[in-house]
Order: sequence, then C-alpha cells, then structure tokens
Amino acid sequence: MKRIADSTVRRLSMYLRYLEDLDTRGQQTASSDELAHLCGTTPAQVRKDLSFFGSFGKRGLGYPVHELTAHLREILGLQREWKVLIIGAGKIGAALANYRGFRQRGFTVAGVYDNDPNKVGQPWGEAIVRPMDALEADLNRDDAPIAVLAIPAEGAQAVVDRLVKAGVRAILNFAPTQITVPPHVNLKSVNMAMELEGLSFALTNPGYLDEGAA
Amino acid sequence: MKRIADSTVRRLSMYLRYLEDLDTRGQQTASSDELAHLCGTTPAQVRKDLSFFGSFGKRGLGYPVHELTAHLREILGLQREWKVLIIGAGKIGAALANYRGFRQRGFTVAGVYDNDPNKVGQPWGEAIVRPMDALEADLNRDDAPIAVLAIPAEGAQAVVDRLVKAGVRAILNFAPTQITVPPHVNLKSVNMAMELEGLSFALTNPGYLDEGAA
DNA sequence: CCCTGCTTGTGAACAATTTCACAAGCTCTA
DNA sequence: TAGAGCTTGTGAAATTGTTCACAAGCAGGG
Repeated sequence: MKRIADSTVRRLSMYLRYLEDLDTRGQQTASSDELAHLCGTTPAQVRKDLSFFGSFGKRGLGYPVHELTAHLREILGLQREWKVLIIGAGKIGAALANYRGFRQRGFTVAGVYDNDPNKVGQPWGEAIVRPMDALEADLNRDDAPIAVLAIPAEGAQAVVDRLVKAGVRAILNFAPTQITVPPHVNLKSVNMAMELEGLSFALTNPGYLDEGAA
Repeated sequence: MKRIADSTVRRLSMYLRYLEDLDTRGQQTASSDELAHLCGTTPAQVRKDLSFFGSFGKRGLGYPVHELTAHLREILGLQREWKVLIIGAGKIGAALANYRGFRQRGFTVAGVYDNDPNKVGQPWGEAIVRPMDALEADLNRDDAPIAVLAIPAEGAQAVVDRLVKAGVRAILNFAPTQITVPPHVNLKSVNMAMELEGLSFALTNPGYLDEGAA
C-alpha cells in the first residue's frame, strides 16, 4: 500500500526489457549490479525499486532471471492482452502500430479512427480506418481500455472528452497540447517538440547554468 | 550559475507554447495564475521556474506576454536555427519530419540517413535519403548539432558512437534501448513501449498501490 | 499623496526521490 | 559446523524538487 513513483515504473519497464534479453540468452541469475549497468542506473536503485514489490533475489547470488521476468510482467500488468485504440491515422499512429515490441508486450491495435473521409475505409496495417463518429458505438461493443492520441493539438481535448465519456481509462497523448482528464483516467503525454527544446536548452546553456538575467 | 531541473525546462517549453498563443491573440499580460491553468501546473511553480532566469513580471500586473515569449525563446536557445539529422527513414522519422511546430520552432531537417538500399536515393519530404556511410563526410561539411535516432534497438549504440565521434553533441533517441554517451553529449530518450507499460501498470494497480508480495 | 487591490519574487517548510551503509542471509568449502 | 565471500533488503541520511506564505512593489482612484 505504497505510492510508486513514476520514475520507478519506468525503470521497472527497462529492467524487464533487459531481463528478457538475459533470459533468452539462458542466463540464470543477475545481480543488481549487472542490471544497473545494463539499464544505466545504480545497484542501490535497482534493489530499492524491486523491494517495493517483494523480495525476489537471493543474498549472495542475485536475482533469478526467469522468475523476476515473470514477476515484473505481472507487476506491470503485462500478462494480459491490452487493446489499443489509435486515434488519428497519420504518421505517428502508423509508427506506433508498426512498432515491434508493441505486440510482443501484449498490446494489440483494436481499431484506428480518423476524421478524414479520404482515410476512412482504407486499409491500414491489418485494420481498416473507421470514422471518428463510430467511436462511441464501437467502444460499447468492444471497449479498448487504452487510447493513443495521434492527432493535431486542435480538438484534442474534445476527442479526449469523448473517449473518457465512452469509458476509456488510459490515454497516451502525442498531441502537443495540455490535456485534462478526470482523476480516474490515466494520462501520459509525449511531446517531441518539448524534448528537442530540452536539447536546445542544454546545448545553449552548457552545464545547465543560469548565466543571464536580462 | 545554478543547476536547472529537467522538469523545469520542460515546463518552460510549455509556457512558451501557450504564451505564443496568447501573443498571437494580442493579449498583453498574463499572470502566473493564468499560465498555471493553461499548462496544468501551479502559480507558485510558474513563478519559481521563471525566477531562475530573472524577474520578468510586474507585481500587480503579471508577465508581459510578448516580452516573456522572447525571453523564453532566448533561454531555450530557440532564436537560432537548429539543424537536425534524422537517422532512419522509417515511420518515426517521417512522423517527426512531418511534425508541425518542428520548423516553427527553428528546427530544420538537414538530412535523412538510412542503410536500406531501397530507401537510399529516394526523395523523402524535401530531402533525399542518404546512405549511412556518408554520415561522417556529410557531417564535416555541414555539421548538424542535433541527431534524431529513429532506428531499431540493434545497432543503435554503434550509430550513436559514430555520431559522437563525428561531432554530434545532442541526440534524441527513439530506439527502445539504453544508450550511453560521453558526458559532453546530451541525450534524451523517448520510449513509447515504456509509456504504454506505465499506463498498463496504472490500470493494473489502481491508485499506484503495492498489493501483492508473492 | 495615500490607500486599496492585485500579483510577483523568494526564503523557508515540506515532500519526494535517490544514495548510503550495513546487518542479514545464501552458497560453498573444509 | 564454522568461516569466507558475495549480494540482497532496508532504515536513515542526503539530495532534489515542489509548495507555502508573505513582504515588496505596481496601478488606479479619490
């Protein structure tokens, strides 16, 4: 009954990726030190992260790779299939649907939606683009819990409101705008422009210094 | 001469986006309260973030929108043009190159690189896909300081090493793998699988609770 | 000029996260 | 069974980031 930090969850996800690697290579155990090196963090961090969820390791030996992999999958909720709705049949949506490791991790595209009449009805990967208007009806008979928002900023909030009303409880937002959702809905935003600007800042202000008050 | 948190820089980027909006709408001033509401943060946070770089507001009035916009552009290093190299002529690269607000913010695609012989030489947006082998030579005569890595995880580190050796000092990584760079190189990673898994975790463990030690 | 109503800028309090340091515990060997 | 050599698990300390609370300061009105 403890609040888990977002950063911790992200690291768990990374541990899982590398543990899967080690597992397929047949490695039996891995120490926190080894995991830390692979994932670019510290051994203490690895141990602390895992300790929130139980005692998976053996002192003197390390963590059993195969077992820990299973535990992490369960913790992250990856033992079931998650249906994903892609909103916006553009390049970002295509990149996501194309993404290896998307399916491998149990995420399957349940539908693609767009407003553009030229796109509606077209095949798109293994799905067919459906009109945005069909959203609510489709959701009722086949409710996909995770929606990926890959549309322009304008109107993004309106679409989110519709999704939430229709019962979606998790949204991954790629639209470069601030989205608000009720507290029971989980929202993550990825903003490419913001990341690039972060790099621009770092290059402009070497060492993250504050040089200039105007 | 103060270390600026990553989270602060991200928020600055967001403030800028909304200030630009307000500016084009002709709004003269904005209070920390208004900015906070737009950006989904708190007034105190807004003031603290800005205070790291100077005193831009007027007590009783708020912040002058147009002026603050200019200040933020300067702080973030957006008053110059940044050349961007896209490594990997796939869907993710296409989504990025297509991205509105990419150019608006002063980022221009200086080149696209791929290993696939079927892609090399093909037109791609306004550029022509170049072979990866040409990287070093091209960089010398037209060095792009920011590289976007939109290739699979395998071989990503090798490409990064080449980029670093060739003088690139900022990398935005979309490959789902841990990348290491020397300290003078800035690296940001965006990992879509990780974000989705974060949602999966949140849906599986409502309220971020730790229910089950095995 | 003085008072009222706002809003900034900021040290200090608070909260969250990471790192440290070490006792506890496992395996192997003799 | 005892001892050596590792590595985990975890309170406590340190660090980092956010929120609070309020003095300082500007604008407008009488």
